[in-house]
Order: sequence, then structure tokens, then C-alpha cells
Amino acid sequence: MASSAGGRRSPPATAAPRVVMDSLIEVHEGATKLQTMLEESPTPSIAAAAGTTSKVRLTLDGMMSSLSSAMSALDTTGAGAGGSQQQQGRRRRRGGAAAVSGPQRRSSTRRRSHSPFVNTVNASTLDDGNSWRKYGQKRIQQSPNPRSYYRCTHRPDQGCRATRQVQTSDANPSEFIISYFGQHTCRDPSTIPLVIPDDTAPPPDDCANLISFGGCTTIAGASSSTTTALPPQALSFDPTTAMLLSRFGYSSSLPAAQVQGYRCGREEALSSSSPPAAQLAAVVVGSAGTMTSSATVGSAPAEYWPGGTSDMACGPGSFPSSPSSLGFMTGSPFGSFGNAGDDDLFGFDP
DNA sequence: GTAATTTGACCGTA
DNA sequence: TACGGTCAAATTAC
Repeated sequence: MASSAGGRRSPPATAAPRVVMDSLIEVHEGATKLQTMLEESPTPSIAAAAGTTSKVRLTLDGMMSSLSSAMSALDTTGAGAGGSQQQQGRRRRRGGAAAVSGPQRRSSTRRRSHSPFVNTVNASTLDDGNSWRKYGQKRIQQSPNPRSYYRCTHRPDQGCRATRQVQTSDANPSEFIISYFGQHTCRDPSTIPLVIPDDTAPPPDDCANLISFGGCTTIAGASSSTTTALPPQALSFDPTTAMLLSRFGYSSSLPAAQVQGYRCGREEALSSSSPPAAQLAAVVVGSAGTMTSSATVGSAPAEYWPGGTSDMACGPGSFPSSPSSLGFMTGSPFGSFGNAGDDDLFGFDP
């Protein structure tokens, strides 16, 4: 299939730094949030639980410093030139009566671009191990390269909400900038770690905050009603969970002994056959389970958290194959992930 | 024939 | 009103 993606136009030449800058801003916001939480949290935080508070602070300080340097180095006046729009009218549809009898419309559109829950990676191939179906392509304002929109192939049959956007790197045409949104809830065997939960015993009390990311199940406390067999993807932790820890260095700062120590209940099933990201996520979840109260790690602004307002494009990103693409971990004392107005919400009742 | 891709239209947000 | 994300008819590939 040839990619006859509409004509190209002259490049503004500032697009590549802008992409990098956006990513840096996101990470910077996350680091700032982390610092605030570390200093404000009256109860043991995730770092405290791991006995690494000072290390985390040092790491954060270093991150902030590096990010500031990088951002200032990249800082340019990157306002795109005016947009153009070509209208060539190939066909017509919906005859103007869309509002009355048309199909269900989406609730929002542009929010994704501002969501902190975006996992952007650079890749030389579009194959990330998941099956995607392209549903759109657009030229966007600040890049000479069109952006392609993909959703999970299993969306129609399984309602999987994962999407991704692919754009050819302006700097390196052989490279793709892929942004992942949402998480895979499909049962594609190639993307889901095989997990057989142990249903014979309820999870211990200290696993009260154990959360599974599957878009369908949460384990909230020992009295959770979700004690029946979990679907395979219930423990297929999305990369978002591990993303932040990976980016922020947690993955290397948690000794294996602690990893083992934080395991409890069902996530033990992740121990051997799961991909590294899932194991890392298990560490996070296990840590939360050992805490008496909250751990909120991530770059989400306040409004993204329970009690806050507004929207969230998605929780976790989909599951890129590369561990380096892992992104933000999110969690909250209230036990919900995402936005109540979105179907990416993962909540539980303590 | 079916599935995937292309691409203009539609629509919500800023 | 411009922009970006999604829809869905038309087209292409298998």
C-alpha cells in the first residue's frame, strides 16, 4: 500500500526541537510534582517506603537541573506559521444531518495533546509488537511530516482503547516519533503476559492498594469484590505505571531484594514470565501495597487526580516493546487512575 | 469477499 | 476561527 499522503509543504525547520521541548516540559512538570509531593506528604511516601527518600530527592534535583539546562538550550521562538487548508472535495457524506441521526460522537478531541499521560518514543520501526489499525492521517501545523493516527486492531471486538500517533522525525526521516495513548485492554496473546491468578486465597491485608491495570479490574483492598478469576490482562501492567520510575531512575535504584519484598498477592504471577515493564510495574504496585497511605508519582497536574477536575486523555500508554519507552507511573491515595469522565479511569473503593 | 488504508468531512477545544 | 483528532466512504491490497 502506497502512502499517498497528500502533498508536502515547505518545512518550518523548528519542529524537531519543539517535539523534544514538549517532552522535556512534560518530564519537568512531573519532576516538579514529585518534589512537591515528597516535601508535602505527611505520611510515608513511595520513596520512604523504599527507604530511598534522600536518594530520590537527589535524583530529582539532578533531573530538574538537567531538564532546566536542556530546556533553556532548546528554547526557541517556535510559533508556527499560519496554517493552510486544502479543500479538494473528493466525496460527500452525511448530507449535513450528522447532528440528528449520526453515530455517537466523541466527547472530546484535542485533550490528548496536553495530557501528561503520553508516552512518546522514537523508533526506527512502526512495529512495536501490538497490532494497530490506521484510522487517519493529517498534516499538522508545525511539522512538514504528516501525523498518522492508529488505534488498536481489537477496538471493535474488544473495546481496546489504545491509540498511537506516528510522525516521521523531522530531523531524521528514517525515524518515527510515536506517541502512545491509552492502554491495551485487548487480549491479543502476543501482547499480554500470561498470568494465572491464584484464586484460592484472598490477597493479604497489606495489599490493600494493589491495583491492576486492565481497564476492567482493580484490586482494592482485601475485601475487594474482584476475587474471581482475573482476565489475563488484569495484570498486564501498562507501561505508564512503570514509565515514570524508569525515566526517573527508579528502576535502577530499587534493589532486587526490595523488589522481592514488595511483592504480594497476585503480582507474584508476574515474577518470571512477564516482560520487564510488567515486573517493574509490579514493584510499584507492591510498594503501594505496603504503605499506610498514599503514593502519587507522576507528572499529572492536580486536576487529573481524584477530586480534581477536567480531563485526562488516558491513563497509561500502550505497551511499547522497548523498556526505554516506559513512561509515567501514576497512583493516588484515593485509588483511582485517570479521569472520571473518561473510560480510561481505573478506580477502586478502599 | 474481507480487511486495511486513504483521505475529505466533521466536530470539539483553545 | 484555526487546529487537531476522529469518522466513515471510497479505495486498495490480499
